[in-house]
Amino acid sequence: MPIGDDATHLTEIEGAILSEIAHRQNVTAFRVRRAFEVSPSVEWSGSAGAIYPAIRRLRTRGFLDGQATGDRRATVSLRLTPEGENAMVAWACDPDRASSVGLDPFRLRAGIWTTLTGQQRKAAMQATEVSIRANIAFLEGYLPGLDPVEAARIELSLALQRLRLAYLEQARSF
Amino acid sequence: MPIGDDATHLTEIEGAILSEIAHRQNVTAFRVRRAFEVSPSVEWSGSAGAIYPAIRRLRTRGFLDGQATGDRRATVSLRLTPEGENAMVAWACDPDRASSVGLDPFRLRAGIWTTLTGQQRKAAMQATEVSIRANIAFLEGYLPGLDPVEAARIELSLALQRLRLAYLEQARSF
DNA sequence: TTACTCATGTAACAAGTTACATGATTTA
DNA sequence: TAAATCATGTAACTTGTTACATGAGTAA
Repeated sequence: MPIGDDATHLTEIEGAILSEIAHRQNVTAFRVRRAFEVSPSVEWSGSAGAIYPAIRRLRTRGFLDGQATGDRRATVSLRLTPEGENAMVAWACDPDRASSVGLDPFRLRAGIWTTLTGQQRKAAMQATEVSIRANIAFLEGYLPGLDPVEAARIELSLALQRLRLAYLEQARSF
Repeated sequence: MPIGDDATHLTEIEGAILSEIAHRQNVTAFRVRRAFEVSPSVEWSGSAGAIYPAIRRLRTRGFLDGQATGDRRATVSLRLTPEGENAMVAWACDPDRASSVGLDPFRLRAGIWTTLTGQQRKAAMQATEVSIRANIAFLEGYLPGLDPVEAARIELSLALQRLRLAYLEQARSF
């Protein structure tokens, strides 16, 4: 899986964690979890079992620096080191990864729909359309007031959902 | 992770495996691997360590039926059982999963690009654009003569890449 | 004082990756 | 006959998931 098999290679979730910490203040592991949990554009669950080990890896590699805030619940405020900054930029600017088509549940299924009976296909496409429209309405309500990072992602999610609607409309005519 | 926590729940790769077997003849585990390896629209590596265990799970659950072809290399030809057919259709027609935005490396990074310096952002976007154009050319060349399942996926991949180009063009003007 | 939220973390499990092992069949 | 391809599979490793445990701070 490592593309550039070097010392700065980051997984997708590690890159996302670094960038989440980079563009905020007083970030704790817990806040990274919350951000992933509530984000409608990022598909990780924000599970503790993913975040805490990933942050431990990033600290071990010297990409993150943690400072105790002094309260009695052992809160650790995280910051990127210069090396972490470099690793994040390298990860974010890797054109091979940025241009890959990713994992798309709709795309995967759209192929399969062509093999179903007319009735099954029609039902699947109609139900999916309803669900997409609901998601669009949700995303549009979620958009106002967001920081630029999440706003860009939501804009792209909206564009993707509209693209899917156009595909469904076009496919309906066959 | 199981959404409908019932006995027919399939992971994404299990659904993709079932559908790959469903719409072809004389499919072996090896051919499923090859199909995943060469597909530019499906992001699994087609590793043996993923495919063989998944097929074993599907056979154990009664969704797949294997028939020895009789040659001396233990080739097993796979087919869906009626239960497997049902599970696949339920999986393919689940509107919640079909409408989810998936994992998109471009979307994840586009948010982060807004936090970079103008120079870094410009370089990242230009390099990504070059890479996307190359991928579009490849997909266009790959398209002719494909079966409808893969053709639909490639069409959607192309549409996604063009959407990204439009986003890059629009973002360039800021 | 009870409940909710903030905060860190582990344990058991699921599932994917690379790399390797083995052997049959086909093609150059 | 040598190399490539077809075919099945395991082993070690990585990483993500759910569920749980623990405790501090805050608001009803």
